Amino acid sequence: MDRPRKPTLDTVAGAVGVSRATVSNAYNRPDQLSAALRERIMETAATLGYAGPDPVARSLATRHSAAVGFMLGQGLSASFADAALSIVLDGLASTVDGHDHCLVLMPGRDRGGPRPETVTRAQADVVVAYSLPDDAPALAAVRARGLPMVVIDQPVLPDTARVEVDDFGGARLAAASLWDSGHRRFGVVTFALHPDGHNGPVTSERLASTSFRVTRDRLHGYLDVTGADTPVWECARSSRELGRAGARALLSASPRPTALLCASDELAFGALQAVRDLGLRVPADVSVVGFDDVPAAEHADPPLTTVRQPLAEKGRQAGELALRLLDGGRPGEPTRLAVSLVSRDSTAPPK
Amino acid sequence: MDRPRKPTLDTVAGAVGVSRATVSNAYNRPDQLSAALRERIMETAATLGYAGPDPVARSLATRHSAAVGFMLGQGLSASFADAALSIVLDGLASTVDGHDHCLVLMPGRDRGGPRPETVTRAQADVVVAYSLPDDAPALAAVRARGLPMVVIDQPVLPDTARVEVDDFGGARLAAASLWDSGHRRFGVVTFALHPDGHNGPVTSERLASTSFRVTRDRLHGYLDVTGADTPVWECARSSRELGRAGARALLSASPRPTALLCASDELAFGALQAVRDLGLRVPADVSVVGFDDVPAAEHADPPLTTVRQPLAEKGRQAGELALRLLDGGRPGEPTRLAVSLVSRDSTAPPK
DNA sequence: AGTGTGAACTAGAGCGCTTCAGAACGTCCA
DNA sequence: TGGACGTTCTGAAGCGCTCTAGTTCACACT
Repeated sequence: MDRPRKPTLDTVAGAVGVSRATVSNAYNRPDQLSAALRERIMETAATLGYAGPDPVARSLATRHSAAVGFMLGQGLSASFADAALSIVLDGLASTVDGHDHCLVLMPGRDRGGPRPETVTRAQADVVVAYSLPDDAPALAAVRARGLPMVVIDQPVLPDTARVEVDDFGGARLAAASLWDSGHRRFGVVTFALHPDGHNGPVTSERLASTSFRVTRDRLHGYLDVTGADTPVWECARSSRELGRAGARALLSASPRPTALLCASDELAFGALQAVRDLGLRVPADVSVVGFDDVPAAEHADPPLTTVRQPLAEKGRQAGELALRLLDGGRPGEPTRLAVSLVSRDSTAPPK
Repeated sequence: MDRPRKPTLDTVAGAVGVSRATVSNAYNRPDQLSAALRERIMETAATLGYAGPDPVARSLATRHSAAVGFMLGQGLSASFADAALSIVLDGLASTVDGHDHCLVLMPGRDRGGPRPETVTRAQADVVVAYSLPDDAPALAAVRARGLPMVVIDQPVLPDTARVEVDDFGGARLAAASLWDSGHRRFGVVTFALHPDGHNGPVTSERLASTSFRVTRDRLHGYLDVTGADTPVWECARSSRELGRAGARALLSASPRPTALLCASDELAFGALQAVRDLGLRVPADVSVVGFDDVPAAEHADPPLTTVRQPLAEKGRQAGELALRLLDGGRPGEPTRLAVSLVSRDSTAPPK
């Protein structure tokens, strides 16, 4: 019943008749020993069933774990349903993976972030945070551990690298273009202001205390143009279904809004659907704009006018920053990426 | 420039005036010391800025890393675009997170799986594999390390736990229902048979050597009913866009198929779109069925007839199995989950 | 023969923690 | 009063590896 103990560096060293250091070198610094010996070591290792230095022990000795942690603001299925997030994550993953780093996922649970215990026990030597509430306990847990951190779209935290996008400016841009083309009655469909699962109209108190920076900025960007009394509908998540419901609610007001400003493309897709549900047409009866410019925006029906942000680039930059921090680099100035308005067929002047 | 060294267990032990073992117990076995002392230790730790035992060192000492690895067959953004995968992953993540385990993601690269080096260096003490090609090098790498493994929807591997679904039976079920209602001309839209990025019609050689088990089973389930000469279109990934293109190609044949059998809901959504693109109607002109029953299937236009498989349950089961293996449990018999046909409005008898 | 040099290899001290076998010190009961 | 027992805490041996500061040796140069 007692399976044979797994071979270690020592086992191999003993079998070959060299010191442990030499075997270690065979794996990590092939230039430190003769090719012949290395060859012999590798062969012996193979016959012994030794698969290379244990990653944990190696991490302990080197004091880094070759892993970057990624903290999400929501559960995995919700996160994965979000194309924008996926693209960012993919950019990040390909950057770090190229450098032999793993990705440790910490999906959100309590209060919109991973459980602090999860963070405390995670083996990662840098963590990147994305779309967490500003006061997520997980953020504190990372600091407590003294791990370097890069945040994406998060408010400035001391001693933290950061990549960001001008959400306020982007939203303003979209709203202004609609305003300039003559629209005066707007509705706004946004994703969560707070991590409490609320769906429904937004009150001004709720608005004032928004705990997600991105939400706050996009919302204020829109409202800055359309006026603070614009009706806003909050969806707990950025999903097509929720957006559809929200848009339907907004469109049932009278007089009906002539334009719907959405905090994400996903919500906008739902809004498109809602307009159809009501037997109206986009953009003839209602204009719709999104935010993100995910790939599907271009193929929506009609193609969606939206604010483009360089999603993959955002992930890549975050990855680079993480890698730099790992090398002992300092956080430095936030990396700021440009946004732009992509006009497609979902917007037009009002009738 | 030399920042103060991070505090360790020893630092705290020294400061409180107790042995290191006691501080360790304070964290791991509170019942082993008096409440008062524990309290004192925790306080001192806090003022010293000690965030708890280092996870890596702990892992080395305990010989397990509290992490489960997850090998993906594709890159992250492709994975994340896949609702079915997301739900599975979410089920898995919540199961293992509840037991204080992290999820280490290994995104696919070469030949449809993670790079073997990634696997070799990953700190995980069990790994679960999902939708890898049957001959992925990553699979071999896991074995070489002697890590326990659970596979989802993968062929039986010796000494490996396994959760599976009756893909063949499910596909057969869907095809048979169409056949029984009178359909005789079919088209099949499938995702990858091989990890080579191919898009286009499927030749019989390609079909014969299919390297993804799931693809093979669903395809054969369909063809078992519709006949081996049914035209099959392969999409490199399970995406709406690719499905749309594939369906369009299939529908341009004459005589036109009266029913489209898709290997996933995502592909089916594209097929729905393609039918519309051609000015035809679902189900009046063309019936469409999907596979998976992702949440969006119910809200598709029209609601999609599809083969339901318990996705979240699949993830949860995989998580349980992984946890069991971690406890030294034996793989045991494969867990088999039931599938069923969900009839909605995208299918009807042919005209 | 003496010295310098570079290549090949090794000894041993950690990395920060867990854990097991005690030691020390009451308490309790016969 | 004394031993059996429980509780609380400690010492020290690892866990499997890396890495610095060597040692050894062959060879070339003076």
